[in-house]
Amino acid sequence: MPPDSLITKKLRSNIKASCSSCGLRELCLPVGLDEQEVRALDHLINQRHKIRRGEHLHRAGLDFHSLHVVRTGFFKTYVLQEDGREQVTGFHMPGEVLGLDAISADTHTCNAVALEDSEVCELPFAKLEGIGRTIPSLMHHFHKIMSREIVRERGMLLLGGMKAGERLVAFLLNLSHRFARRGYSPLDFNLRMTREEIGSYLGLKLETISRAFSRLQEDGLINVNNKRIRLNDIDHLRRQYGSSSCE
Amino acid sequence: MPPDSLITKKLRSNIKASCSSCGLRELCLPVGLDEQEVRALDHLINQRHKIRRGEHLHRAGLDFHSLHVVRTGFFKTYVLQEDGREQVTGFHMPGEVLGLDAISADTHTCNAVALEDSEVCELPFAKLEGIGRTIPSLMHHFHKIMSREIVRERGMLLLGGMKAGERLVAFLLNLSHRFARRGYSPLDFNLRMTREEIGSYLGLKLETISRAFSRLQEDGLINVNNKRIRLNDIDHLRRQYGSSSCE
DNA sequence: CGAAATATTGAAGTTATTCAACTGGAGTGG
DNA sequence: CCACTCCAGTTGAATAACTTCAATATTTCG
Repeated sequence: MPPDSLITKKLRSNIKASCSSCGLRELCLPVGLDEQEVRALDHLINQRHKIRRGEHLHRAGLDFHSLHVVRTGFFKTYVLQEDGREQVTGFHMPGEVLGLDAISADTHTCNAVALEDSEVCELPFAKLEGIGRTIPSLMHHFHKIMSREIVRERGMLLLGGMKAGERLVAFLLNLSHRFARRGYSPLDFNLRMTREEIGSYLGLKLETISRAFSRLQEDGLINVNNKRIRLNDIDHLRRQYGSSSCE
Repeated sequence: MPPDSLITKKLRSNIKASCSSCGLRELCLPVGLDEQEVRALDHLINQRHKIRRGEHLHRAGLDFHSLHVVRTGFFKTYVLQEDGREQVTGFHMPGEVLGLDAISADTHTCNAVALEDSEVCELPFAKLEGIGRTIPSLMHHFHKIMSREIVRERGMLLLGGMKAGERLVAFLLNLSHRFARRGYSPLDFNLRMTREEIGSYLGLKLETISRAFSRLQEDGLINVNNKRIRLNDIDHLRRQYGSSSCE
């Protein structure tokens, strides 16, 4: 892990953000708001920050002040267990909000690290609650976002009864769906994370992930070339393995 | 499953609820509110409902209007998978809020059934958002509750790397902690759910749960007598197996 | 009391993990 | 440019863990 200790204090390249002109409007907080309301949101957003690959956005235990929305790039969240093992808790792409877990105790409960050069918009949480009071639709939408996060986490529970291959397919379908919503190909994409990180997230060992990939390729369902994945028969994948393709 | 279809429409024994005089004040929504604010909350809460053992509070797919706080009793939430398997998503005791997952799409995403005769307070969600606008501390506390739910669900992910016995211990420690907060013994309690429901929740088969119980008893760490559990050496349990004792 | 549901336990079978060897690519420095 | 190293990934064989099937015991509840 590179020495990037004080990133949270010394964030570089701070750009004034603007929701009004942001390409993520339809995926992000502003969904369903009218012009005037989006302008109010512009005042809320402090600034954008660039986070380079390998740098942390926040670490478990630090004070919580702001939520962050991924604008570009890709993040991993994880916690360190007592025994030192790293448990991955999620992967996050543009439009998704980071830090919702920290509201509960005003302290971050997980670490967030960029898996590629990324940009985030900072949302001071106190300010969000303030503006929310005057824009009910914004507050309501924020509640939906928090609720969606609860549903997302719950989705992981559903993997409980599945076998390794099924879990991996559910994971791939989930990624596929999220890429599609962002305008990328749902059939052909690059994994940003290692086999070990996938395994940690799914509760499997890296070797098991590797074998499951090989097996799916043998069966002709996908093509794997290192991090590059191609889904050859997405309908078959959907039918055969659960429906965890939802967001 | 008993025929109790229209429960949500025909809830029985509706009592006017009052937070001001409720024993759960320190566990529930009113935490940290002053007298006046709690009285405002009294207006928010529609009524209490009695739900008998085996009856459903809500079912997946139904429209969402109200959150419910467990006042007395014990609930299980679960989803039905395509293949008909029942996946348990949580167990809920007094002071805990049900329905947070439903905000996301104005539709319940899970079923909630009472595992013993229970009572819930109904919180119409639109009304909660309205009153929250005038009582910032209430709104803020509500956000903390949602966030806590996210952390709770995430906690389940941490079981990913654990073995059957460890998962079960984590589960028991979690129950123990929640009982303690409610004034019950953390060392000696009654399970309200079956081995199969525990297994479903933890991603294990009922036989595995049964064996894990037997093993823990052989080792002298707990006493099991059907649903009655006694933790003989809680420190040892805590040390040996993760720290999932948090709420 | 008797039927149905729940729980326990054993033995066999499956699946995932562990340990270990090996491959291939990215980056380094001579 | 090549040799070298490091890291990620793949694969095989042995082991451990969990599940499945099956038989039996116990509890719950009408």
